[in-house]
Formats: sequence, C-alpha cells, structure tokens
Amino acid sequence: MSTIRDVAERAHVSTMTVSRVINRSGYISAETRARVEQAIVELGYVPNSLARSLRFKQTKTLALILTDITNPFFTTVARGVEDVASENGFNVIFCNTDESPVEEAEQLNILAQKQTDGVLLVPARSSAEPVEFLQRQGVPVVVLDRRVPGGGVDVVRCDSEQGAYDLVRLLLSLGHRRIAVLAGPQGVSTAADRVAGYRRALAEAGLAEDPRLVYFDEYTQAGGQRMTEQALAAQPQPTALFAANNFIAIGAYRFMRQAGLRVPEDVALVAFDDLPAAIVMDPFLTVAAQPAYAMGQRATELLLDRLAGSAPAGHQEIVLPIELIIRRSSGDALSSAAS
Amino acid sequence: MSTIRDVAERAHVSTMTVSRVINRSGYISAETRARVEQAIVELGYVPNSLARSLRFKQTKTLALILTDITNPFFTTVARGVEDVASENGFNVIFCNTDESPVEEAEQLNILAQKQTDGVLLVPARSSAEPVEFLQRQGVPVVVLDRRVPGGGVDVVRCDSEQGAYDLVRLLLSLGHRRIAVLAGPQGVSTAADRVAGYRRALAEAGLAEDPRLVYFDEYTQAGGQRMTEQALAAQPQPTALFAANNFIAIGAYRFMRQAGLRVPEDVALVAFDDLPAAIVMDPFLTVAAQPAYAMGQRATELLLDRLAGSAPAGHQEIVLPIELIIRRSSGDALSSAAS
DNA sequence: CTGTTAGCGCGTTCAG
DNA sequence: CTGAACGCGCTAACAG
Repeated sequence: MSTIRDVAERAHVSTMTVSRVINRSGYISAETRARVEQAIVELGYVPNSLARSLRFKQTKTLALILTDITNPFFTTVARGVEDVASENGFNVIFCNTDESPVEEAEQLNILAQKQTDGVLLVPARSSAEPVEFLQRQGVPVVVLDRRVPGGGVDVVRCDSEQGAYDLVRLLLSLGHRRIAVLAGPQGVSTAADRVAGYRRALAEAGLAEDPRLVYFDEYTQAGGQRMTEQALAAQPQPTALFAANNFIAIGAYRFMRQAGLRVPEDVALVAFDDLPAAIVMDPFLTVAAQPAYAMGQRATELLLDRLAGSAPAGHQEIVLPIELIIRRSSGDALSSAAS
Repeated sequence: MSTIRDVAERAHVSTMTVSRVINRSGYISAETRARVEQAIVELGYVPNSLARSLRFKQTKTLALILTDITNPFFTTVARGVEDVASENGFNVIFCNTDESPVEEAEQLNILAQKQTDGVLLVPARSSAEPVEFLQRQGVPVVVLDRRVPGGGVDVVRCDSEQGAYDLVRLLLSLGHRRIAVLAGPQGVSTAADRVAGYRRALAEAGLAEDPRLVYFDEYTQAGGQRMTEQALAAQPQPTALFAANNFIAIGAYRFMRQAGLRVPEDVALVAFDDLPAAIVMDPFLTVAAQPAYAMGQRATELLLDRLAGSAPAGHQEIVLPIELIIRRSSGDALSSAAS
C-alpha cells in the first residue's frame, strides 16, 4: 500500500508531479515522466480514489436498491444497470430490501453516508419518503419499475395498467367471464396498477367485479399459492387466473398442479413478467413481458445524464412498452358451454 | 450537504464534540448531547463516511466479481453474499466479467483504487494472476466456485469432479455406454474438473474414452447448442448427454427439441447446477445441485473473518457438498437392446 | 516544466 | 467534560 508520496520520493520529485503524470494534466518532461512511471510500477502503486473522491465529491459509484435480486426480472434489470454503469466508469452497489421500508431506509442512510453519486430505486412501498430523503441529501435518484406519489422525480417504468388490461382482454376474448387477479402488496404501485387494468378490462366488457376474485398478497411463490387456494374456492370457480408477477404465477401453477388441476385445460393462467429464455426449458406462460434489461439501461443512462447535468430540466417519466407474449397457458377459446 | 462543522457551529461546540456524540465515544454532558443531536436533525446532517474511511482505511465495502449475474446460480450466490455482508454492515459492489480476464483485470484495478475492503472472486480463468494482484495490493480475497493454481488463497467451492462422477455413474447405472460431456471453457477449473469426473467414472466402468464425445465451449446456451449438434453427429450416436452447467443444459435441450429428439426417451440429459424452484414451473432436469446460497454465505463469512483477523492462519479451502437430484430427464434404465 | 501551500471531512492525539 | 491542531491521500491554485 504505497502512497503518492512514496512514489514521489522514489522518483525524486514532488507529489504534485506524480499526480500530474497519473492524470495527464499539465506539462511534464518526458524524462521525469519516465522516472515517475518506473517508480509507479516498481512500487505497484495504485492511487487511492477515496482521497480523490473526498476532494471531488464524486465516488463514481451508484447504488441499485431493489426488493430481491433473486427475481429474474430484477436480475435482468441489474445486468442492464451494471453494463451501462461500467461502460461509463461507474461501479454499482446493490441492496435487497425484501419489500421492507425499514430495510430500505437503513440502506439509503448508509448509501448517503458513503456519498454514492446516485441511486436507482425500486421503492418498497408507494411512499414519497425515501425519494425525499435522498433529495434532501442531494443524491440524484431515478425510480425504477414503480411509481411514487408526489412525482418530483425521474421514473423509468412500464405501463402496468395497460399490460394488465391487455392480458385480461385476451382472456375475455377467449370467452372467460370469471377471472381472478392475484396481485402483489396493496401498497406497491405495480400491484395497484395491475388490478386497475384488470378492472378497466372487466368494466369495458360490462362485467361486474366480484370481490372474491381479487386478491392482494406478497409478490412471492408462497403468496401465489395462498391466493390461488382462496380464488379457486370461490363459487362458481374462476376459469382463468391473472398473476401479477412471475413468482405469483409459479406459485399458482404449483398449487393447481398439486390440486390436480390442469393448465390451461381446467384453468387458464396468464401473468406479468416473463422468465428469461435462458433459464426456461419450455416457455409455457402467456405473459405481459417488461423489457427488464432496457429498463435498467435507460434508468442508468438517465441517472448518469443527471449527474453530468446533461439531462433536460424538469423530471422525466419514461414509460417503456410491454410486449404481450401469447403461449400455451392461456389456452384456446372456451367452448360456450364452459362459460 | 452539511458537514460536521456546520453542526458544531449550530450547536456552539467544537467539531470534536459532535464527533463524540455521533460515535458515542468519551463523556458528554447530557445537555450538550441534546443540543448537538438537535442540530443534527435540524440540518439533516449525515456523516461523510469517505473522510472516515480515509482515516481508518476501512470502507465497509466488499466486491463480488462474477461472470454473469444473470445466471441463476450466481444470482443465488450473490444473494447469499449480500445477506451476510449487510448483516455485518458491509455493502457489496458487483461486477460482471463475462468470463473475460481483461474485464476482470480492469475491474480489479478499479476496486483496488476504491479501497474495497475485500473481494469475492469467481475467476474468469484458471490463472494465479488476479489473486496475486489483489494480494500485492493487500486486499483480502476469497475465491468462489472455482479453483486457481498456486493455492495460497482461501477458496469456497464444491467438488465438481465428484459431482460429475456421480452424475455419470448414474447414467452408467441406467445402462448408458455412450455418454457425451458438454463442458465449459477449457481454462476454467470447473469445466476441467467436471470432465475429469466424467473420465473417472468412465474409466472405472472399463469404458474407453471417445474424443468425439468430449466438448469444450462457452458456459452459455449457444455453447450448449453447438456442442449438442456436434455430439449428436457422432456415430454411433450418444444415448446420454452430460451438460456441465445449467445454460449448456438449456441449450442442449432446445437443440434436441428442435431436432425432434425427445428427452429422455431418445437421449437422456443430466446437468450441473439446479435452477431455483422459484423460477421453474416444472422441475425436470436431473442435476448435481450446488448449494449456491450457502456458498455465497460461507465465502462472505470467511472473508469477514479474515478482515477481523479472526480466521485461522493459513488458507482455507471449504468444499461444500453437492446434492444429486434425480428427476425425469435422466430417464429410466435402458433396455439392453438400446445399448 | 516543477514545487509549495492549502484544504476536502473526519477523528485522534494532547491540552485545558 | 471540551477544544485545537494535525494528518489520512490527493490535487487546484499559485508561485518559481
């Protein structure tokens, strides 16, 4: 662990000269430069960017706060973030909140202390608090995937309401009339939006909403299992299920298989969030697929633009298109007898 | 962005006093403490941990270098790492190398500059260089998942050779005699070890090795497809395939499906690395499953112990057990006519 | 072309 | 119980 001073002594110059060699700033005679460079390699000197950051108030580090890196949707987002960040010389710290606002607040506090240049935030709850905290600290934020109240902040997300609407419309067009929605936590915007899209599609079709067909739980496999059990207990039984994310869909599928129900023959199933082709042997689910990688990219680009001061004034809300991918789980059109 | 000085002025004390209330060090009268604490909240003061790190030479930040966070195996490892790290007050920077030693070297250099307290490294290639670089810089390293030559370093991994051996033994016990192995890059230890395990099983069964049944390519879906195409062109055709990781297995499966071959009826398939239950609707592959989450945990615990100076002297090599999970893709015992 | 001075924000001496 | 001074490693000004 040699410092710039060690290098300076060894090369018989001042630390400033070494600094100039490293940063290619100012004029240096070829001879001194050579001497300094030699000293650097001999000592295996690596500049301490902490000291540099302290001066410049720039750490070249971003943070990505999400609920669970284990969810393939977020994994892909993270990859998009990291790719853009590293292209631009930034590192990224990642944190899992597990949807807990408490965890989130703690992480945010630490990141502020560490002088993270910017934060990409998937808010645990639909609350203005975390964003405001960051803004008070002067840390630029881009909100990812979810909406937050207030709106004085950059957001990159998809149109969950529309995606849900499309998915439910598809089911309606296949003849389904009793469709249950298995959503995430009430307080999360995507869950609320997806239920809203479901409702719009139903209303448009002139169908009354049945409260026994609307469920909120966690965005997890276990949540999906619980909601499916309840939904299928409703009489008359729903003929189709709309899972508000990939994990819920897996839980639903598992539960039905265990209950001896076939998908889509007995109950159709559609979901939000595709599973990457690379980790699926047999794509089966009909889904509203969000461009996860692009979301990560765009959000990071926007954040970096903000840091560089090159982003347009005011706050941006970038809404990326959702792709409806129809596969087998939604089944064929229902025979009229079944409806 | 207020500093400790702002707080001091506002509370009419010196910066030292503020420092003391923040760190609960030394004696402070209850009254002064209250005044300082009030100033802190009024200003929304957050200590700058950069300055602190500069003094203490401790950033409370680790780095996780892996090939691709998008691979569910590594995603799970990452989650294990982050959980242990954050429990202990550390953050984690993650970097993807895409198996490129060049990317890896660049990342390592940056991380050394950033004074990362420790590095968890999945080496891109079986080379001592990256580890030695880090050690020269005085940055503790734990190597994850793969072996590196030299050995003067802590390692947390699984026994790839044994796992491969078990998998191939299973195929042999089912009557297979022509088994192809589709491995990762030659220079990666896990690929080499898995081929070694394959060879041992074959040798033990008194079977000669056929070079047309041994392939090395990338640990990707595309690599899997390419190798499968080649392997299946061998005459007589192999009756079983051993894919050295999950992505290769997917590629193999895809290729066979496209070629109109059924798994396991026409060709059996076994693989290394399970896909997490949470992202698989229908577990199908017979696999040698590595405890990915535990690997991340153990490696991080070991690294933190090293940082605390509480790890035993010398270098540890922790080898975690592999679980053989037999599912449908390995098929039933071959009828003797088929062999 | 090169060196000196000063300061980024903090915490640990060592005095009061 | 509290404060002043110094230095962690680095670099922008300003000499020379």
